[in-house]
Amino acid sequence: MEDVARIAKVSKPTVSRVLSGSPLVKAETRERVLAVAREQGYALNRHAQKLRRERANAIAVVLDFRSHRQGAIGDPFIFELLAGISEALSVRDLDLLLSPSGLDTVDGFIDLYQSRGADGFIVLGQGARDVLLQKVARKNIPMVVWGAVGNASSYCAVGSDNCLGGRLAGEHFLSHRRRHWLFIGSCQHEEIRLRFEGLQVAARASKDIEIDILSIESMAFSAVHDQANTYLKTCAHRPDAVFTFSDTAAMAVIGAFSKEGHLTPRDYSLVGYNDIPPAAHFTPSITTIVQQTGVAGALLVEKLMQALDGGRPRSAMLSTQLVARQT
Amino acid sequence: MEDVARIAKVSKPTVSRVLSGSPLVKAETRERVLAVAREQGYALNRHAQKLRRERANAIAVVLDFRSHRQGAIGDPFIFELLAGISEALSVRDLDLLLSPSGLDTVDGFIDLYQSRGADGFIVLGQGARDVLLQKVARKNIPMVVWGAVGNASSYCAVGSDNCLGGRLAGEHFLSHRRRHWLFIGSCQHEEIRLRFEGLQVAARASKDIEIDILSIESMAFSAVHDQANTYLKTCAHRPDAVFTFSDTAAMAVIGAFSKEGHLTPRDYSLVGYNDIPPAAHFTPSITTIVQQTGVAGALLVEKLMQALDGGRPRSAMLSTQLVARQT
DNA sequence: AGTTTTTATGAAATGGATTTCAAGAAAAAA
DNA sequence: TTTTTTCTTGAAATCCATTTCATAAAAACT
Repeated sequence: MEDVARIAKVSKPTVSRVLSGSPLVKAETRERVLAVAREQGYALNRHAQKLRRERANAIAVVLDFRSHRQGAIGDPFIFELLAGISEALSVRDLDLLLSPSGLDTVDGFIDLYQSRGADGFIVLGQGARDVLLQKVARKNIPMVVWGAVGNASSYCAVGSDNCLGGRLAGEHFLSHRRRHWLFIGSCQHEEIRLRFEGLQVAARASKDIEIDILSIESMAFSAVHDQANTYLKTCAHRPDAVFTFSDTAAMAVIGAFSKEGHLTPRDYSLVGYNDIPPAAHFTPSITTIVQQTGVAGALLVEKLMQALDGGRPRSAMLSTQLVARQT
Repeated sequence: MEDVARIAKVSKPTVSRVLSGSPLVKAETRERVLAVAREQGYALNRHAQKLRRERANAIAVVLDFRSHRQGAIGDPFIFELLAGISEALSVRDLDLLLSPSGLDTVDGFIDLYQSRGADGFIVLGQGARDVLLQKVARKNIPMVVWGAVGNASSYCAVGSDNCLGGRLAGEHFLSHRRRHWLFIGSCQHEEIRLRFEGLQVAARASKDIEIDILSIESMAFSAVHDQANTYLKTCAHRPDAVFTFSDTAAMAVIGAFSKEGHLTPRDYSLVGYNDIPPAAHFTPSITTIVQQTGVAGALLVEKLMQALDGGRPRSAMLSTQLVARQT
């Protein structure tokens, strides 16, 4: 920077001001400095800048790859979310640090934050980490979480209205006069537990509904397939309605059940989640719950910005809708 | 850091040495410093460190979200790749900067590199950006690219043997005595063009093969579905073999063709790409080409490390296999 | 013309860790 | 016991941009 200053016949501070777009510099000087900087191929050192400004200008996005690989919870949904976040951060000129290591303990968060590695955190899916996140939030670290929107959460959560999603599925079953419902998914995940809860709420509208639950540890396609198959072979009552945690899981169920001659929509109604593109064209096509993919990422970033400004953003719940496909 | 030094009754350099694990410090001193640092809740400033060390300790991963949303080229494949890269970088204690803005010009790359924002780049899918990447490579910026492994590429590329993938598909068709082949995908993408090339190579084994190509601009599910449907309605010869750029696209084709009564495997053989989990359980199940998901990310990172050490890593091609499912 | 206000610029201090170089202490060799 | 070698440690220089504070120059006002 000194070189640029010398060649342009100004001082370092002036160059700095020009480069950070300060309005305090005369237009003529600005042009000159800019020209010199360009021809000298000068790029300022980001770390010196971050050091001095005491800001990282970066947000860490925490994503548990393991639980999202092989079409787990979110199908391509998490990817869409990531795209939205990336876009929203880009606009604000913030860097996106993807899943830095060490964030499986509170100290990991504290360290990254204090060492100015990141100004804030966006956690995608609280999964089984809720306790950890509660602790992090108590340390006053700017953070927003995508996932279940709890009632008394100490951190700001943004997520779909999973309970509504469950209720919609239940109402769909009711309207088809289904009585033996099966829910497939792991209640370890709060988001999924809420969907189950919603399903139960809907069931209360009628007295003779039975709900069974098939708890799946792994979200992998083959695990769902195999467990669903085993379930059907050993259950007392074959279900006439199935609600799965994802469309991909729904596909697994279709495959697993059809092997036993249990067919949708003839023998049972099926509702998936996420409305992934093939859901509409699968044979048979899959009724599903859509989340508001588009706005999610932007909303997360917006809330985080509020937290960065010292505010305490409110949690937010995005609505969901049912897309009925089976007749 | 000064505080820690004072309390532990040592000097700043000693603290620095302890924290960066230097072996020059007496064990006893090390313990004392570590204890003080911990109890004081001290975390060193990463930017000061990066400034002094003149390294970012970060890798930028460039990903064109737009072309990968809605189940484009890679289905979940890109996600797997990302997971692998994240893992491999974590092990080496490098940060992952996801799709920083401004990387659509050579100057963007140069700026990020020179300003020490990133020590190197991993570009996922060269898409239509090949020219840009060639230019970047010429600037001696450490970079590896996932995508088509060209013959005379000036940069290090790692990718599947797409040509082999195409050949395998073709051989599958030959063994099923199919004569009217249809390739679906955009040759704008080098990777996909190579698959088409491989298909043509296989076709030469027999004299009476006709290959048609349906070039799709958008990789979106609905676009593929609609164009495939239109194609079938207007084509002179109905194809008896279809090779698509992804399994998701294959599903779209199944849907689009079945509406016109054109069914697989009865009327045509179908080969997709990537072997996504539902492919095996789709009805009908989909024959597909598998890429070596597991090693891809690690290999990319390894190559980049070589480049960072001043080497010129060789491009590498990963093998692919055909998973036959339809009878 | 003289004074006040505004605008543009620079000198020096600052943010925090690392590295070189030199020196003191301890251990080994003579 | 003296000399040489090996370990530990610290002072000072360095990485580079930003910000405060002060001054010089220009413009605006009596």
